[in-house]
Amino acid sequence: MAADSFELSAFLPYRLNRAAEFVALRFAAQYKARYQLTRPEWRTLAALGSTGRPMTATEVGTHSAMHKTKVSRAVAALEERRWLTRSEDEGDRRLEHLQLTKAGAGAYGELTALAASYQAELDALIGPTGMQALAVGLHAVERAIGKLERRAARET
Amino acid sequence: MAADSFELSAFLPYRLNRAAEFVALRFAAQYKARYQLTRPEWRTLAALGSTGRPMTATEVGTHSAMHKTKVSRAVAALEERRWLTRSEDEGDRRLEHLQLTKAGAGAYGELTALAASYQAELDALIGPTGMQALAVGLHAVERAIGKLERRAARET
DNA sequence: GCATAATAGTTGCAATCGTAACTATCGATT
DNA sequence: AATCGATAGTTACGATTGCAACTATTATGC
Repeated sequence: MAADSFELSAFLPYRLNRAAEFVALRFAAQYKARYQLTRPEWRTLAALGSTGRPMTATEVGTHSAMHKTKVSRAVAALEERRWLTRSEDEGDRRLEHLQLTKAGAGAYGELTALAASYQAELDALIGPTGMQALAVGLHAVERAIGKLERRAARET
Repeated sequence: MAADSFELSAFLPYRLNRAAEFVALRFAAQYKARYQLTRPEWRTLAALGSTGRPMTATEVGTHSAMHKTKVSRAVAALEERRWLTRSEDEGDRRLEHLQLTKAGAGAYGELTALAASYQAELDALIGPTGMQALAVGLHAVERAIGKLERRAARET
């Protein structure tokens, strides 16, 4: 890419961001309207619901790629709503194990159904060929991110 | 995707967002460190620089997919820095044409070089096969977004 | 040609976010 | 066992954000 022919719309960070923003916002509109959930709250719920077993806040953050302050606030909100409970680890009292309540698990189930039908809608719009290519491409990006993270870790 | 096997990490909005966030943040770190530019400022600069001709704030917003208040604030900051000037449209006095100054164009050139070398770094990390797949996949997503936007426009 | 709607751009305000600092606890070193 | 560093989680604070309301101007409908 020559300097004088730079096109923002061909720049990978820009393209990825635009696609991600659009796709995420459309789904966010659904769970915000139905449950008044914020994005960090939905992600925390999804992290806890997908494994089914208790997790610590740090694990939630790793699993869902969120900053720990976001997780902390989302956990407080979900606890307030009685969708999850905390329990102290007996061996290490810094840790707290987060677990969905019945109500939380129920909400997770409903949101999961919403997510699945959204993904199906995207599948249909994008088409099998595009979807396949996207999966391969995203996988390559994820590998690249992994490399960079390990490189950064070594340099620390 | 059955409801009981939902995995956040396989959900398209999540995967796209994670990839986009990571890739964008690494580049943002570069122009923030060197120029103290915010992301909306860099995008506005890139929009104006890439075409070379004057644009209105609305055009900048469309071109770079930013909310108009973001554009408004970015334009004010870039004007303060004397990287762009505004001129009123004579036919329609609601419009203002934005144009880079010499200094703005110079900065754009340097940032463009940074962007190009970042893109090259990503190319190398992701590899030609992954990059090709990603391009095809993103293109399919962009078409899908276009469809949805047109559908939404019709329903208005 | 007057009223109403639409558009360009700005700004007040409340909510959200990340950084950095903080508390509390644990592990390692000596 | 006392100290120092690392880790889990929370919070105060400044910065950023988007919504909604606002001004100014132009287009439209009657």
